[in-house]
Amino acid sequence: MTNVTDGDQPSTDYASFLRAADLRVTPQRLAIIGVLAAEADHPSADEILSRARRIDDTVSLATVYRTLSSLEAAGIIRKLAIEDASARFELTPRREHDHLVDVDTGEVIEIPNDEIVQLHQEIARRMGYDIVSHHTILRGRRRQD
Amino acid sequence: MTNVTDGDQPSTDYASFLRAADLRVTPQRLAIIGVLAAEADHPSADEILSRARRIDDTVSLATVYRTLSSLEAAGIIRKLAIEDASARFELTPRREHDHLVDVDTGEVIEIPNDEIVQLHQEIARRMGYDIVSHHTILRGRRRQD
DNA sequence: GTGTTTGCAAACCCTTTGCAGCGTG
DNA sequence: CACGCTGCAAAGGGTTTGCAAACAC
Repeated sequence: MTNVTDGDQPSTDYASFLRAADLRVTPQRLAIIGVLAAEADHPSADEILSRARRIDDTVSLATVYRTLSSLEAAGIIRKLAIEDASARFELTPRREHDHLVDVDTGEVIEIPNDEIVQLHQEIARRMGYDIVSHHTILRGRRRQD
Repeated sequence: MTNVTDGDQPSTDYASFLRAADLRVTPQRLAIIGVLAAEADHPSADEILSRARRIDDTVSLATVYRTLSSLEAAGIIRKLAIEDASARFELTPRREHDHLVDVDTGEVIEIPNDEIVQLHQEIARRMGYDIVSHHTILRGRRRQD
């Protein structure tokens, strides 16, 4: 992973994310989306606040939570429930994936999950259910060898 | 398992769970384990408190949390992180399983997960990790058909 | 006895909300 | 200009902890 232009994000048109969610474009919200778009990691609300403040030092924690909540409702971001830790957030991924938490560092790593998804669908079908959403979290420790 | 009534049936030797965890045997703890052993559902700390109080009305919420925490550390129970809801607890299952949450009823249903486990292990190995724990939660809706 | 465990209430942490002013559309 | 959005501070909900008394062993 090198780079900036990961998928295709030409010119940081974060305002369009907000318009898509029927939200007014404010500097605070742009800063928050900017943070989520900048790195593919999975920051907590608190981490988002401190990064966003480097872009716009008027951002408050309340606005972070309110913005995250609106963006989630609009399907623009995803909220991850991590065991024994506060919620983490990521832009809704184009490619589905699950997460592996490194128990030693707390780092959240993405897992490509095509196989997992298929299996889940099959299992749900066997049980007479249609999947609404699904999420796998692995907690692991880096292998030494 | 040998014994009476439903399925499995600890003849109330809950004390051994406590000794196994190096914990003193107290009526409050017995009540709490009794609750977890009685039903195969997945109660919250609050639900555990009110059920435990029917057995021993001196149990407090603090003791519920302290006991759950000790039992979890000893591997005797498992704590489930459910999205946007408080933690749920279950006796560590002999047979591994994951969970499906019925989005309409809130019911938590167990999923036999042999295939899922295998897949997780393989995926973790590919990523250079050893799995410490893993959990899948499916959220679904009963199929009409 | 002695070190654990308990209930109570206060403390904690993360998250949400009421309010009065500010800024977007 | 109206109304949505903001920061602040206070409130919330689940979980944890300090303390002195009660208890298991």
